[in-house]
Amino acid sequence: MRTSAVRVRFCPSPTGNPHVGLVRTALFNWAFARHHGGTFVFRIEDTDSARDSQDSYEALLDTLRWLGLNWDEGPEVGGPHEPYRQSQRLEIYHDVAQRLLAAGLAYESFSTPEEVEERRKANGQDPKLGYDNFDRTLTNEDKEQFRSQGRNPVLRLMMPTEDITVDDLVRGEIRFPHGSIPDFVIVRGNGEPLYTLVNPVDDILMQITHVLRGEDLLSSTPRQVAMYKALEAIGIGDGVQPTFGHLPYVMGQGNKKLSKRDPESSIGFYREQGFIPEGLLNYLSLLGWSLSEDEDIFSLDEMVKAFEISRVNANPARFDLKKAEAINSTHIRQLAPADFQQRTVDRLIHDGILPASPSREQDECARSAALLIQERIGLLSEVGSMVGFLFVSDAEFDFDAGSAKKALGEPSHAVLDAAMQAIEALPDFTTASIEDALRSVLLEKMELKPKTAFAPLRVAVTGQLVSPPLFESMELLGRSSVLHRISRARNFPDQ
RNA sequence: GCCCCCAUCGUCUAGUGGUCUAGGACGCCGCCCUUUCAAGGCGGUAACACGGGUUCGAACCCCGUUGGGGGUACCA
Repeated sequence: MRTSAVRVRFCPSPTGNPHVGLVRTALFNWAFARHHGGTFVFRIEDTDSARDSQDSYEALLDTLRWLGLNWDEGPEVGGPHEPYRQSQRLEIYHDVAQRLLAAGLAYESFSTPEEVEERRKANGQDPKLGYDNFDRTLTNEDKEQFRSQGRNPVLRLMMPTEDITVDDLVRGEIRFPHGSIPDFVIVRGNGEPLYTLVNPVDDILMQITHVLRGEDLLSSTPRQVAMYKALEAIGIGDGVQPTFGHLPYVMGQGNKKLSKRDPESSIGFYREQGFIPEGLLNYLSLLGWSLSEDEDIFSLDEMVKAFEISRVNANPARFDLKKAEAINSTHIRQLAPADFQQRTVDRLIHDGILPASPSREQDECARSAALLIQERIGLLSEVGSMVGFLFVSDAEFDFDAGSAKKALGEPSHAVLDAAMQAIEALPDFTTASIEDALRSVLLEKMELKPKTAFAPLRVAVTGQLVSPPLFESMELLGRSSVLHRISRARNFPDQ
């Protein structure tokens, strides 16, 4: 019995965009490894040349790095079981397959899917029953016959005759009756190994102790266990099998599984939306797990400390964008101001609002503005619309149509005129002096309600009804721009 | 068809036989605050799928029903 520490793996196949279910799985594996002081192995299961892509591979690494889910062994990091891309381990699988064949645990199968279906129908059975183990009893003559027809056999593993039970960390004992699962393909006709072979082989070779994966793989578990036994029989591994834990599905809206094709299933979508890793990870951790009775907001460190696989839920979870955003906004607020300032600048550059190398003035202005909006946004994508007015010339500046319609026009003229006069007369142009002057003129002298007084000014200066605090915004913008924009607002809609 | 998984507020969940007339969060609704249709504060709405057992006692244990999901690939 091996007594070594926990070794878990995250082993996606590089097809398409990394999606939220995948990342949740990565997170739980990572947290489990960290909690137990174990090893987090990252392995790429790229044995389907028709579907795998380099882009997807790179997106996978990029996503994990962005989230901070660092791996101890894997691509670009290395480790004692290199290589970690299965496409580079083909000789290993070929060798194992040959040994299984030689040991009589696997056999060559020439049946086409069509032939299997025919036989099922001919026997009055439902073709959905799948493969019928027909080729188990093929004689050498039969095989020669097929070969002479130019057929290339697949390799199938023989399923054992007894029931297979799995003690699942999340679901308890699960029993699969014998005979309910046909012999399955482990090597394609063209010689390429399949997941059914390479996944268990690598788990054994890499001495994985715990397999934490999505519920979608639950039904392939008995095949996996059968493979472990076969591998043990031919002397691969030390006879210790990994323990399974099947994590619940992450569903989309309604009752459907979050499909890879839905844009909102892609992690890239959330990143682009302006989720920060802290917030997204916190939300994802809540899909099937919880820290305590009444805490929803916590750090990765806190999660690692508390993460117990036995406390993972078995029931599927729906991804709720609203809650995800709410949690993200809390994390944004918890960021140290300097940290948030940097992320604001980065985001403005990313959005093309600031140039790749902002001037000193732009940088300082953005950092000042950041302090005004940290508590007002839930997503980084809102940064641009909140402070964009500061980085556009007066000529290019424009009013948001809806906001202008509501706040500008005839009734606002008196306010705008009075404000302009007051601002022009100011000896110095600071938040405090602006506020004093405007309040005294608009609220006290003209006896306007704050809303009536400040809404037009807000739209005039920032272009929108929702903005950073007004007086601070004015100071940041500078007097001449403020006056220019108010006068344009005064002439709205004829600018 | 067969096999497997799942079942607490709209959603994510707490709850592992009595402290549950079921707790928290998001959402939603209302009120307050206010320079903003933002943020913040306060309050409210809302759930143990159903039926049988077991037990002095069941959201918690067992069985069944219903409902949902997955598998039954030369995908992973």
